[in-house]
Amino acid sequence: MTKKNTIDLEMMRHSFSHVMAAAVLKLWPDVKFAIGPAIDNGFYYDFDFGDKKIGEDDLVKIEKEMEKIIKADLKFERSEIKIDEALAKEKKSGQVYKEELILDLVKEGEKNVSYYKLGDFEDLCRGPHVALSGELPVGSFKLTKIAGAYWRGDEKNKMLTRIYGVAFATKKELEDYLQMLEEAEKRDHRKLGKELDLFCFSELVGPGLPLYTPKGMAIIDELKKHIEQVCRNYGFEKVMTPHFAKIDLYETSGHAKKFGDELFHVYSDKGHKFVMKPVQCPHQTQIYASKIRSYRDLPIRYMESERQYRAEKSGEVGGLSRVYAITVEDGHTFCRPDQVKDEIIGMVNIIKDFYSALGLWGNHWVSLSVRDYDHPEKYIGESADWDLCEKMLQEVSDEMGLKAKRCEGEAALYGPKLDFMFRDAIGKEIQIPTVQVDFATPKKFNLHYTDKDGVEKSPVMVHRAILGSYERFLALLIEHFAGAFPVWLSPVQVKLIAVSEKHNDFVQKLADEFKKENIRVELDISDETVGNKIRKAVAEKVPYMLVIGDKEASSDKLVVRDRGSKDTREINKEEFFIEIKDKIVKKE
RNA sequence: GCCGUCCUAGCUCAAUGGUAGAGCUACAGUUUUGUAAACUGUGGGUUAUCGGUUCGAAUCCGAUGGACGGCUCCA
Repeated sequence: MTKKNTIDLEMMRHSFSHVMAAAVLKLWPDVKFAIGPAIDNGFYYDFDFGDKKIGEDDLVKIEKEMEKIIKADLKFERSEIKIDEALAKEKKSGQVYKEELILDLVKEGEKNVSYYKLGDFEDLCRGPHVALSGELPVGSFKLTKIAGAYWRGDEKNKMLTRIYGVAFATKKELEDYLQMLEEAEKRDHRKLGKELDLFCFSELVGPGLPLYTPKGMAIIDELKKHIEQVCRNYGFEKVMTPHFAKIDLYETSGHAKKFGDELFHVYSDKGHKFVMKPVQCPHQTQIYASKIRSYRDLPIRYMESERQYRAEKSGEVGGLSRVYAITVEDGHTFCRPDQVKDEIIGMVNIIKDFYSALGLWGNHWVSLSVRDYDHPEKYIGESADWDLCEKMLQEVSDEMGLKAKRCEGEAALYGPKLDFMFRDAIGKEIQIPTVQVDFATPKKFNLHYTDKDGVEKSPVMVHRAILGSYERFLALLIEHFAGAFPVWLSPVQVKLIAVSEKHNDFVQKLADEFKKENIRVELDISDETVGNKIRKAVAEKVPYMLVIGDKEASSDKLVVRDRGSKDTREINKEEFFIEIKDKIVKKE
């Protein structure tokens, strides 16, 4: 798409939002208007309907009204007036949100503001808009949902009613988009998680607390083994820390303030105030602090995959992506300042190794997230350290060709970071891996090492997350692979299907042979037809399906049906073991 | 938390104010099967929960719980 088309599309979407506002005005003359911009794939407008309740049935009514306005081919008339006139005008008509917007513009030093008039609807708007409403393609937009949205995104403000729509240049593009949504729905990890029996929820256990089935755990275990192996190659060692701690720990680290009421409190009669850990890092500092460290000991690299707990707002839990307890794969290096750069490079290489195995490396981009320079109080640590960290991350980015883009205000509590973004199979953006440099935490915990010159110095902490949380990562993998996991991750790698009851014993024995080779095998010896069992195995997305009958019992040959294929192939048993094990090793 | 939508058997769904039903699953029997659904039968429900309206409620109303989408996009 050319740049011009993008602008046109945005303008068109913006114009749609005005047409919607005009339609809403016609249906509810007392409505108050807030803002109505173009967004990805469409537009929205925030309204204040007062006491009136708007439901999804009303969307159809509004759509019809919009079509009328488009067909009437009304002119978008632009006018410019003095800002104080505008203010008086909005005050008079009781449009309080517009009034507030104008007051802001006054502060910014604007002298004039522009209005766009469409029929009876006149709206404060920078524009631009299409010239005539008839230019908007009827049938290429659709109002999709009603949502509450706080005025200016602040929950202290009044909640407005936001109506979302999607809009495209042509009807075909709209249909394609809706179809894409359907495809995404088919891949939804909640749906597939249930269908493939990977995890479940229980009302009795509670929301945001997933329960993993043996199949779900098989995937998580494989991921864990893999990530730990990759990290071990770069010198990481496993540690384990408890699930809760005295709140003092997080008061020292600064996390108590940061998480506030998102902390889960633990009842205790021992006089201590305990909270469930919201992060791992402070615990690991205490392992470092448990003995005297020499400059020769550094770098020290710890990793653990443990639960951490955050009391998310109740409206924000859902599926596996937002849960109360997440299993975080977390790691930290404690090193000397002269080792930081090599550590960063090592961690970037871990990320590269891990995501290459999943076929995602190459389809990635990186941002260098730095602090919000206007609000240094949001962070811990000294300014000079921040500058140094930034410089190092920038150097690594340059030397490794990461082309990291600077993002102001996105830094962590304790330091700047490199964030890695990927695009999954259906184009959804995912951001998980991160490398963060931290001078502040070791100082807060008074960590030391004795340097060559005999002087005690603060180590630097480098944080890294590779797959983030297992929960979120599993959700992502389910959607990325649409449930058809590569062999190494498949909960069931081979399905053995008995032709008839008389083959059951042989199938059992064969299954044991697969198990001895560390291949995850499941057998189907139910009293069903072969066709029925194949159908079920296909639905389970098992990579290899083997029908076992007389032929197999009397030779070492196996007949394999590969996932995604309707054909079968013949292969020697030993060769088949080698083939599967080879795929597992190569992470295919 | 707030706004909107939703909750019927283990799963997918029907029944729109008048006797809660189907398919799959589970179980039992028959069948002994060679690559996408064998046949017959049996289970299975306080229609999420609690309360209200009504002669009568899965259906209408209210509360509670749970699920889903949204609450970042600045005239």
